[in-house]
Amino acid sequence: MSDNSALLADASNTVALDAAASKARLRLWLKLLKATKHVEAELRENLRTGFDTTLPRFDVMAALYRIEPGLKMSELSSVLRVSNGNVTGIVDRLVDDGILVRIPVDNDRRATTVRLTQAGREQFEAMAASHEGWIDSLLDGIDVSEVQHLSDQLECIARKSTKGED
Amino acid sequence: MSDNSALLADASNTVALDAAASKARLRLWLKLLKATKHVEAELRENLRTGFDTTLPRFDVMAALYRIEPGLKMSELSSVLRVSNGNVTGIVDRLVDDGILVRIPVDNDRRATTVRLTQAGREQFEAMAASHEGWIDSLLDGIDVSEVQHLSDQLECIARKSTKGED
DNA sequence: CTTAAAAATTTTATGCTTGAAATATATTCG
DNA sequence: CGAATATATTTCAAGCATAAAATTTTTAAG
Repeated sequence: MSDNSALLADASNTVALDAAASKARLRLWLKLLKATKHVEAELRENLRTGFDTTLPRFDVMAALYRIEPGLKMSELSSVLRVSNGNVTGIVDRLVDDGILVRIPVDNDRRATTVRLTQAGREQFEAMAASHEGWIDSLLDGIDVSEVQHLSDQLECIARKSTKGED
Repeated sequence: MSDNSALLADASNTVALDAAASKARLRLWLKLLKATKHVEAELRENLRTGFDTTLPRFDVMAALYRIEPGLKMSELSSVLRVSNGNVTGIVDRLVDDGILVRIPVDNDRRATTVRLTQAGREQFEAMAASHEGWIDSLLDGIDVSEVQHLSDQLECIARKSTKGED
C-alpha cells in the first residue's frame, strides 16, 4: 500500500526541535515504500504473465539456485526472512510442480533439505535472465554513478537487522 | 575483408559496461528491498504490540484521516493501490471494530462512502504520533542533508507508476 | 421505454504471511 | 538410563492480497 500522506499532517504537537528532520525522514520513508511497491508490483505482474509464477516462488528458487546442494527448511526461512510455516506452503507447491525435491538429512530425522531439480534450475535461469532485464529498465531512472552512494544510504537503514551478509 | 576488430572491441566494451550497470542496478534493487522490508517488519511489529493492529489497517485509517469526509470504496482502493476486494475485507473488519462507518452515497445506490468514526480518528492520531517516532529512529542512519537527494533518486523509480500526486 | 453497456462493489478461489500450538526427533545432564 | 530441554518442521487460525466472476445499479443509445 502507498499514500500515507495523512501521516504528514501535524496531528500531534509533541515534536519541537527535530520536527523538520523527522518529517523529512517520514517523507523519505513514504517514497522508499512507494518506489519499492512499484517495482515489486511490476515484477509480480511480469512473473505472472511471463512465467505463470509468483514472487515468493521466485525468491525460494533464487535462494536455492545459489546454494546448489540445497538448504534445510529452517535455513531457507532464515535466508528469506519469512516464517517457517510460510516456507512449508511454498515449498509444498514447488515440490508438487517438480521444481524442488525434499531430501532427508542423514543423522537427523527432524530435518529436510530442499533442492532445485534440474527442471527447476533451468526454469530459474530463464526467469533470472528476464528478471535482470526488468530491474534494469525499472531502475533506469537512476544514474549508475549514483548507485553506489544510494546503496550505501540504504545499507544504513537495513544495517540494524542483519550483519550484512547481503 | 576488412578488419573490424576495433568496432567489435568497442561494441563489446559497451556491452560490458551495460552488463556492469545492470548488475549494479540489480544489487541496488536488492538493497532497496531489504531496507524496505526491514522497516516494514518493524512497523508491523510495533503496530501489533503497541496498538494490536496491522499495517493494512493503519494504511486505510491514514488515507481516511487525511480526507475527513471519507472516500468511496473505489477511491480508497485506488489511493492505496490495492484491489477492490482487498479493501472490502479490511473495511469490513474496521467497521466491525467501530473505527469506520459506511455511508450510502446519494443518487448512486451502487456506491458507499467510508469514513473514520470519532473513535477511529482518535486511535489514528495516537498511532500516527508513535509511527513518526518509529520511522525517525529506523531511518536515523540517514544523514538529513542527504534526504533530499535520496528522495529525488527514489522519485525516479516510482515516477512511471503515477503522476506523482503524493 | 427498453435494451445494452458501463460502473461500483462484493464474492470466490487461490495463494501468501504470520504467530502460536502441535509433533517429532535430538541432545543434555543428573 | 531417563527426564527435561532444545531443535526442526508442520499445522492451524486469522488476516492480507490478487484476479476473475458475479451482483446490483446507473447511464447511454436506439
